[in-house]
Amino acid sequence: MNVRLRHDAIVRSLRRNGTSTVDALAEEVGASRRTVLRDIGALRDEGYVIHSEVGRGGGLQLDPQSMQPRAKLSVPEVFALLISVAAMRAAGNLPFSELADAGLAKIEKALPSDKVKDLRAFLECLHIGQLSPLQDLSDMGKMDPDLLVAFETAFLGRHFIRFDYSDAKGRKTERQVEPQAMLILPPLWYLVGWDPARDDFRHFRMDRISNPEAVPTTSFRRRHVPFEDDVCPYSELRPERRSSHSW
Amino acid sequence: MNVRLRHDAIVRSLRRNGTSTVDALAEEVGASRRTVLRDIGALRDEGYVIHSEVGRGGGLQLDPQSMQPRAKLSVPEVFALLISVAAMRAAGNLPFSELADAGLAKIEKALPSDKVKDLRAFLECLHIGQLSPLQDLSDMGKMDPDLLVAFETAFLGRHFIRFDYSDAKGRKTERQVEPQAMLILPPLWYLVGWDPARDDFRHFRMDRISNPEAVPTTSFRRRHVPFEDDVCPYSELRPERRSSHSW
DNA sequence: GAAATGGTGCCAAATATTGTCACCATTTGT
DNA sequence: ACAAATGGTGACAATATTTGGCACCATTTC
Repeated sequence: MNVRLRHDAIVRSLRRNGTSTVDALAEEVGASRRTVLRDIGALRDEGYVIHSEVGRGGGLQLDPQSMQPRAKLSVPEVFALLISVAAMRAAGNLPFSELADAGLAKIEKALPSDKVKDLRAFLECLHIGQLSPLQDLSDMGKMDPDLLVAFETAFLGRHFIRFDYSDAKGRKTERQVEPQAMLILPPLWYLVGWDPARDDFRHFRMDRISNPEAVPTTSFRRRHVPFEDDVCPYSELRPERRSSHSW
Repeated sequence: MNVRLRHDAIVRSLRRNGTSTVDALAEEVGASRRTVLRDIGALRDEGYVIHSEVGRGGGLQLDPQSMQPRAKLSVPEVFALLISVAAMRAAGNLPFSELADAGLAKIEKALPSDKVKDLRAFLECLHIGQLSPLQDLSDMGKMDPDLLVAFETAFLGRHFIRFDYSDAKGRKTERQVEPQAMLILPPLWYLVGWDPARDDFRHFRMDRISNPEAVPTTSFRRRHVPFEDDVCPYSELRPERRSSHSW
């Protein structure tokens, strides 16, 4: 008998009978005592809560609550998780990131494939740089959620994005750019866009952008974003270029 | 690589790329052509509809409508995701963290309640500080997975943890401490422990710890860890104290 | 015809699972 | 106090499964 089938059989038996013993289960599923104990360990690792009491009258019991409904996440939620883990990865050699990847892999597997394509496309343009020094920590205003929505729409739909911008000296301009990438240098986020009017890349601190709006177009094209010192807002930080996405 | 993981990887790859070839998949998942073909057969048996065309320009294609299983994460995977998002949160005011929290809340709801308690307990002792400057970036050795396992065991089981330590000057000592917290100042991780022999807190760079081992005890007690300048390894960084866990 | 593709059968090698056995710890009934 | 019933662990050899390599076939496209 297969491992999976045996696990299923054990769970079903516990569900049916409410309680049982290792030896009884062993005979029921046609395996040895040791194997059943191993299986129970595996089931516990998977999250099943199996109470056990030793001694006469003891036995195993499956906690009914451990068979909760599985998580059903919305696409934006998955999206947010993906960004978190990608950022973790970029932030340095952090433990557990492989596990987190495995978890996300499962989540990704459960998503409709067209959404997955969207998410990946969006992440392709996320560049998470090396972490910033403490300067500017208090400078970051609250991120405008509308901007993110507008950017996501613009990026996925290959639209221009139009917004009002205040530069470091307080000068206000109106911009319309092809959104090419987002650059994250915590705690600051930048929009990297190609400005057709200036025929060049420009980067914009996202907290200085207001009234964002996606503008449908046909001429949008994806460009290679040169993350060189002249584009990077904090040239001294040498933001790491993420060349491959392992998950 | 496990069979299940490989199957997952294949499905994900097909979802992502839309189409692929046996050889490409074989290289991607690190298995032989034959194995991939067997896997594809197995997946078809499971109900996945995988179209295939032979000849130049042919390849495999996953029918998007064939299957949409829900995500079912293992407890360690959820654990890793939680840490990722907690780290994101601590790293600064990053967008999407609310969404990620919402997603995790759903995942948490789907977990058995005692596991949730474990996760929370572990996270209680995770202090993620402000991000470090670029110094020391290459200094971090590869994290020993055993150490994390030992620490998790010790923390959840309220055990001491014993290990060999080499300090900055290369002096080697053996330590036995009550694990009180983990301090993360990317890319460095620290174990903050109460040293009964010295009747004081000590912190240890986790890459300088070797031969970790959980030591059962009855006298362990949780203490309030003072994250003050004299404890924080990078006093200039003023690690942010996480006062509440919103998820 | 050559190259690229999916697909199958076979078998030895590599890997994973399983059973056996010897223990240990706890609880309960006599 | 003792025995029996229970869960649990470690080690190791036996067994089962998975995997890789190979030869080969069929179809399609250039």
